[in-house]
Amino acid sequence: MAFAGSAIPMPTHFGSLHTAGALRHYAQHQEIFGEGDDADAYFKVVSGVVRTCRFLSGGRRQVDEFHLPGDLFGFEMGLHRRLCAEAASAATIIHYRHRSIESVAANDKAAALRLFEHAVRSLARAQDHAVLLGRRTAIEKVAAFLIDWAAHFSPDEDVILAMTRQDIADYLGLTVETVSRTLARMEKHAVIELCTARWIKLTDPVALRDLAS
Amino acid sequence: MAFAGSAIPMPTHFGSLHTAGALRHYAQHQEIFGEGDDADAYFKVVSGVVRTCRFLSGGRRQVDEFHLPGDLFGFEMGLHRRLCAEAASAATIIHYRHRSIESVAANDKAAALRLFEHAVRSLARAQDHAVLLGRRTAIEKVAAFLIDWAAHFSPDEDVILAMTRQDIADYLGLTVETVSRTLARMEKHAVIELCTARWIKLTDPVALRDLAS
DNA sequence: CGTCTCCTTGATTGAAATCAACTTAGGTGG
DNA sequence: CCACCTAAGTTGATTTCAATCAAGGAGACG
Repeated sequence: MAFAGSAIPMPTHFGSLHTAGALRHYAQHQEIFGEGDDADAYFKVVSGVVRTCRFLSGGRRQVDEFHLPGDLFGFEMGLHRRLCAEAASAATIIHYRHRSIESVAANDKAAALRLFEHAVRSLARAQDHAVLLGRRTAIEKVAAFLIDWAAHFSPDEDVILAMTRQDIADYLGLTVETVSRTLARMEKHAVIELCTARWIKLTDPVALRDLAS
Repeated sequence: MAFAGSAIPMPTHFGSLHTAGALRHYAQHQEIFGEGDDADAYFKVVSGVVRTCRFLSGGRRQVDEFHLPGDLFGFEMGLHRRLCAEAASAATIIHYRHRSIESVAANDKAAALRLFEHAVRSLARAQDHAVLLGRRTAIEKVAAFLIDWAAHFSPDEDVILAMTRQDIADYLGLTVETVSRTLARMEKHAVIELCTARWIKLTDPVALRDLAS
């Protein structure tokens, strides 16, 4: 909670109405905030991966999004959290406490515009996600996910998955088994190579893109 | 296209940077704008229902949202449309031309805040939609849709569907047949009554809510 | 009255879920 | 360092829910 003597993380993005950030570390699977919690902070991923998600009856889970180092998350228009956030891997996160998003937007024009852009980008992603979930087959979903994730790596680099098969499944509206089988099928067709479970070579990116339809 | 001599529709919502609205009528299934079109206007539904949606290979379609009288739609952050819009029923719509959303937001504080709120509400809806599509069964989807739609009617009133089974199916990520069968199943269990295909009585709203899980 | 489009219902198929072992890979502590 | 333990991942057999294929029925409209 207290500021470290060394680097004090200041948010460069929304330059108003918050205290300096507090750095915290989370173990894998640890909850950052839960559905219904008070929304009095936003967050920035420093290292690791965070998932935001929702739970349904019967232990069903829908992962909304994965947040990577540099990403901001946890904005909420209302007073309460509509999603929960958990560390998908061990993660370091900066907490920026604030009053309300409205007050930030009202007082700082530049911050308001950034917030708006953030909301619009999130909306676009959520709509794309809905198409994926509603109208695509298992192989199209997995291919689309791999392409998306691979975008975080340079084209020649291999792809390292930072999340479990369960996380991928819950993001794509599938089961772990189906994700596993689909990846195996892609490997058999020489589209990818599974060096280890988390280390993937995109042997044939063009074919992969075709699979995503 | 030209202004009628009588009532000129002025937008009360985003009070800047557009000409007065032009009223237009659309036949059922008529396109209002298509994916990739220039985004130089936003719209308000006066009567009828509009669907915004996206198309995939193989004729697959995902309906993003239904827009009812009073609803605004067609905001776009970028220069181009990411979704298309079509009249789900015969519809009357006001067109408000504008330069860019950014210019609106930059010049008018109140309009910017409204736009932001609109984006955030849309985001919340899109995220809820993703959960529905990813992790719910056919009966849960249909029940959730009916509850949502019924909210536009007073509790004692019967529900009139303004869209086809195909529209509902494409909104829920199902087929027409599954929607039809699921409604039939609900009727057999005395949860709803299908007076006609489009006229539904919610016989047991509590049971319906349970079905939506 | 005939011809659309929309909707329903039945039969069958099929893709993904479920159930069930089994394997692999990390991580920890002796 | 290695042996054990657990979480994560794979693979196979089977089931199930929804899709597909197919045929009719019900309205709306010229």
